[in-house]
Amino acid sequence: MRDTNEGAIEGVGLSAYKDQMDKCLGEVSLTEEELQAISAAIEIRAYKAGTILLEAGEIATECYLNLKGCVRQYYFIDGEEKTTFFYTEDQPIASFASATKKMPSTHYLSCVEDTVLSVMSFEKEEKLYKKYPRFESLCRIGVEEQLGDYQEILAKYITSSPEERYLNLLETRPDLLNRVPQYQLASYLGVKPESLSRIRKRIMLKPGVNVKLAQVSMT
Amino acid sequence: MRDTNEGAIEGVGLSAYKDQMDKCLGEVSLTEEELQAISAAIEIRAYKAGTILLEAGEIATECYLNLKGCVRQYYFIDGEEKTTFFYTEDQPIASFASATKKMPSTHYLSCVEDTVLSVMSFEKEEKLYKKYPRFESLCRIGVEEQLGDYQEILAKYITSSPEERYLNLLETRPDLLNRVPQYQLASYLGVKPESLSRIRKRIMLKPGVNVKLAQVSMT
DNA sequence: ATAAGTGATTGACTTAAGTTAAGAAGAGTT
DNA sequence: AACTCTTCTTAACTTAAGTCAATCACTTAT
Repeated sequence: MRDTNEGAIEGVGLSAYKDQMDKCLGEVSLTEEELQAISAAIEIRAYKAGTILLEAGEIATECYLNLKGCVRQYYFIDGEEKTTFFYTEDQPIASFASATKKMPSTHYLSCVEDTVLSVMSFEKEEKLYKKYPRFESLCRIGVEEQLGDYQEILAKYITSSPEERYLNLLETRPDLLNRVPQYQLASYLGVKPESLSRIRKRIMLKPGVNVKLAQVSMT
Repeated sequence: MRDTNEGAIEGVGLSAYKDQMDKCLGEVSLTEEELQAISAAIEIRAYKAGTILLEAGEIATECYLNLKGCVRQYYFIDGEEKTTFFYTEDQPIASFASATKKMPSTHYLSCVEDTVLSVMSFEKEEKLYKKYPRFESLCRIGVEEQLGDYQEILAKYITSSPEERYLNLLETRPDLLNRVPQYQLASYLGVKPESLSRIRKRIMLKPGVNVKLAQVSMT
């Protein structure tokens, strides 16, 4: 379950990286040479649905940018998989707790769908930082933005009920509902599958509450 | 409610920063000049309990390192304060979602106790980055570690029940129980104060479950 | 010393989530 | 088409959290 379907995809990764970089403020722009060097360090890989990218116990050595598909982060607790994140198109994937401290990862990463990722090893990334400080600036900004996102996601999670979390998902990531099995979504929302089923029913029955959106989820 | 009790504390901030830096791997070490420049950009401020550091609606312009005391992050939702984080000694405090996007903050930061912070403006920080790339390396590593921490915290929160979260708090941050009012802790654990009260009772009554720790919380 | 205010606990009751078990719906196979 | 496997739903029941209201404990103010 760890094969790499190298496809006829090339250059895609770099342009996605450039888009990503452009988002990190116009301040930092890279030269041809820098882009070349980064491009050389990036590998584009295609994975089949079900492929495991990282296992609990391993040390994370690579970071990814999701070009196409869906990657699920989960823990294995008391004999159960507990899903804690879904990474879809344009989202960076990096298990920093493991990578920065060289500690074994506590979670798994696996592909929910056939997935295409842009891959860079942390090792190569470090080398690039030394050679091209502007690349490090860019990544520093990117990581700061990610940290901001995570702070907000955590706060949103703490301050809302399972039902509110589901409604929030409907608004912010409606695509997930048609890409991911519902029992994994339930776990992600912090409830059992049976409860999510009831939440969905409850919402459908409610008077005005966004029937349109609720329909989407029933497709 | 926004006064600054400048104290006779000086130099404390820098040494704390140095400790913080030392933790960011021995790889990057700074010269005298760099330390001087950083020191010049840092301000040590003492705040009285209750002081608000950042209000919802404001754009965050400063980041902090907690030298002494406790800062609470909270949202104001449906007429209620919802606590989402407590920052204590040696923890960095930065509202990146607001700072990096120059967007109004959605949360408040306020001092639960009399608090001493090392303060740097994001503006000065950016200038230092340009002059001293090694300082940026150091901060990049620091932010990556923080991101790793947040990823783990979020996952832990998603995968545990209120009772488990409370037990986890007992193990990882027992100090908070004696520093912070219980209704704020309840909010932080995602439950109402009455529920936390019942959780505590339940734990006390349970056979073997860490009676010693439970006692601490009863002090 | 008393009164007022805040925070924590308790009780009675409601609502929502967990549990267990049984079916229904769908996709894929042979 | 019949079968299998997985996912989702439903039902009945248990447990925990929300709600509302009263009380208790403690601190602070007058």
